[in-house]
Amino acid sequence: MNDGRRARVLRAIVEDYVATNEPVGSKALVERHGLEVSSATIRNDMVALEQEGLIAQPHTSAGRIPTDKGYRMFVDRLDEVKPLSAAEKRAIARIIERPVDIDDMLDRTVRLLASLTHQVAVVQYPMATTSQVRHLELVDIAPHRLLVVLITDSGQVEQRIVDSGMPLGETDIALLRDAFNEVLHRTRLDRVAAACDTVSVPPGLRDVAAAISEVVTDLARSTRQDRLVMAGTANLARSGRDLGAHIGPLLEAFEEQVVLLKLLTSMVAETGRVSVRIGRENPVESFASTSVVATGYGTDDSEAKLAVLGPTRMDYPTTMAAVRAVAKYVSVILSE
Amino acid sequence: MNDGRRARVLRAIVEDYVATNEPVGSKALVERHGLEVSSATIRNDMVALEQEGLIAQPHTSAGRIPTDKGYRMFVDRLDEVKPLSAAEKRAIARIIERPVDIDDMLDRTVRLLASLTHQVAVVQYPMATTSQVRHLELVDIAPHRLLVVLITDSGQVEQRIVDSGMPLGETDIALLRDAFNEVLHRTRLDRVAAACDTVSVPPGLRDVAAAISEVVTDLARSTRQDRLVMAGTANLARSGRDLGAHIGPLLEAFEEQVVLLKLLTSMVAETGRVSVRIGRENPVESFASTSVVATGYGTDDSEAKLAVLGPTRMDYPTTMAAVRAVAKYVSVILSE
DNA sequence: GTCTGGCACTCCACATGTTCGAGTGCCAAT
DNA sequence: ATTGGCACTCGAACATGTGGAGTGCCAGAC
Repeated sequence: MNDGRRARVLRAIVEDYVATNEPVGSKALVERHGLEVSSATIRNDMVALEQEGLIAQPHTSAGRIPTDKGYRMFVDRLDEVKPLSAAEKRAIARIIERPVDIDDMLDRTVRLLASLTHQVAVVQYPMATTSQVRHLELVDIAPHRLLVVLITDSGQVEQRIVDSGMPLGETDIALLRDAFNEVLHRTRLDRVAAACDTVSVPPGLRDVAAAISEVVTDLARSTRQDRLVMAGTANLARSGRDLGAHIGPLLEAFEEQVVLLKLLTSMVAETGRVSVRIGRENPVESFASTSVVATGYGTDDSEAKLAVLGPTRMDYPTTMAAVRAVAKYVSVILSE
Repeated sequence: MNDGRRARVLRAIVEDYVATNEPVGSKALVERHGLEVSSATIRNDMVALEQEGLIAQPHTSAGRIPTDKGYRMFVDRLDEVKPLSAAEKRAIARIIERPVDIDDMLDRTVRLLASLTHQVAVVQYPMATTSQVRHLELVDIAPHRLLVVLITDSGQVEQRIVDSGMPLGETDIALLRDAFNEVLHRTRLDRVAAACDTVSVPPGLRDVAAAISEVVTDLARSTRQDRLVMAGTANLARSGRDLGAHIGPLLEAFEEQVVLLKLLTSMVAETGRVSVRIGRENPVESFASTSVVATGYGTDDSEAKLAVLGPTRMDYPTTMAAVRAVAKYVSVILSE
């Protein structure tokens, strides 16, 4: 009996602490949960749990709070995921359906996730690894400036300005455009670099063509995957004195999207599986009291991640359910 | 002498309060500034200033702090703008030069502004009112979905997905693309709607063409002007218990860009002139203790606004100088 | 061996003084 | 118009006391 009850005690502590944000004592625990033993017994269990490093007390003779390790155990023991309410499911479906645009869709998704969980949500732009070039457009926007626009069949549009180094006429530009489209059309993004080498243009345009090749290669490589959208930062303020002083560094990290991206990509997350990083499990110092709940989403040929960030003291079952559900819906919509 | 000194007293109060974030008393005032009178005299001036509503005391027998009206007077009396240091000027020039892209440029600008002022900075996307359509590209990304991409000669690229309602073949799409480009090429954005009406397509494609027309018109109308980039939200946390409890609503407002946009556009701001809204002068409740320092930037045919947001207790001279300087530099770069 | 009731102990949160100093308002004198 | 002086107010900081929640531990019951 012993071990089973201890697990229950840990779970109860986590749940109560998440709900009340106050250290939870042995007596309250017996009352609020259906534990059919006395508080003294619970106390004994508590010292055991404390020795295992699963819970800790902020000061002598206070209640216990879960440690990172305690949350970890709690999360690992959660096998049956709490299902969302019908109302929530309907909300998800309603909000995400009929997106105008990829941007629009991600924007809505991230807002939805933030409002469902009352936490900060981030969504990575999906990358279509197998997508192909559909069209390359060149526009002269100033005497020496060309705008290069790359359009893929997955609906991505990327642009960049390139310095042409010489004035170009309408015909020159048309010539370049045709030359590049000739070799690039239907080329997979990961083969754009090679294709660019085979482009043939008159000698006078060789320098310009080289500059364009470089930019196009770059555009094809760095398509979006390294961008993300975020919502719900206002929820940070609401989290009481929980992160309290740490809110500053966190906001900084959020602006430095690079950090977030690294964090996200470092998390194993096949689609369908929700993975969790708790507090100091995160390799970043400013996330010491922040948890990340992430999962993959998208179709086979365009995978990316989405995540929810919040205090370690977070409602993991609900958050994980929301993350999983939203990822599922978005994936369905994405495969159109 | 009387009136002149009172103005000096007000200025001193503002400066000290901004520096220390503590109510400033009569005695400290005489010491820290070269006022050649006794503290009692200052006290008399203070009651006068208080009766005019320029300063207030948080509680009886505490120092005084400026009211919104006090800040307003302070700002209005600032005629010679504090020049930036040479180092700051160099930093501005270095960071903003050689942008890769419009997005890139705005991104750098807003970060620069945030780090110069240690406040939150926002920059509105510039709208080229006189810009023209350069190219319209249609891409079929799924059986019933068309991606419409609008490229203007000012380097803007806007895209949107449209439901074609019927499957389209390569030739259909090419036909539509040519038809639209025929009428749209070199059309000014504000005349796109009219031009779309004149497009001629075979009867079978009429419905699709109508749908595309609608989307294109929409794209042309809402080009970017209604988007903005932001940086420096982490500086909010650093502002002590200044906005303190109000940080939540503020963050919310920042995410609701609509509110910010309204606020920005409601501010008079010809390029070169810096305008300031202080605390409750802002028509939005959540900005009750926030000030906005804004100005216009850009060239004749593409104007937009940039601004810095911070607590009413902000260093106005420095902030205004930074805003003005950055706007100037950006305008220069923009005109290439 | 496991659980239980009881008891002494610890420590925080809160309330209640008490003091100290900065700041004010006012007035009579200059 | 300015000044010095004085009584007064109020908040911040510190000390003190009390109540309650929580703990650890032990001896006894099952």
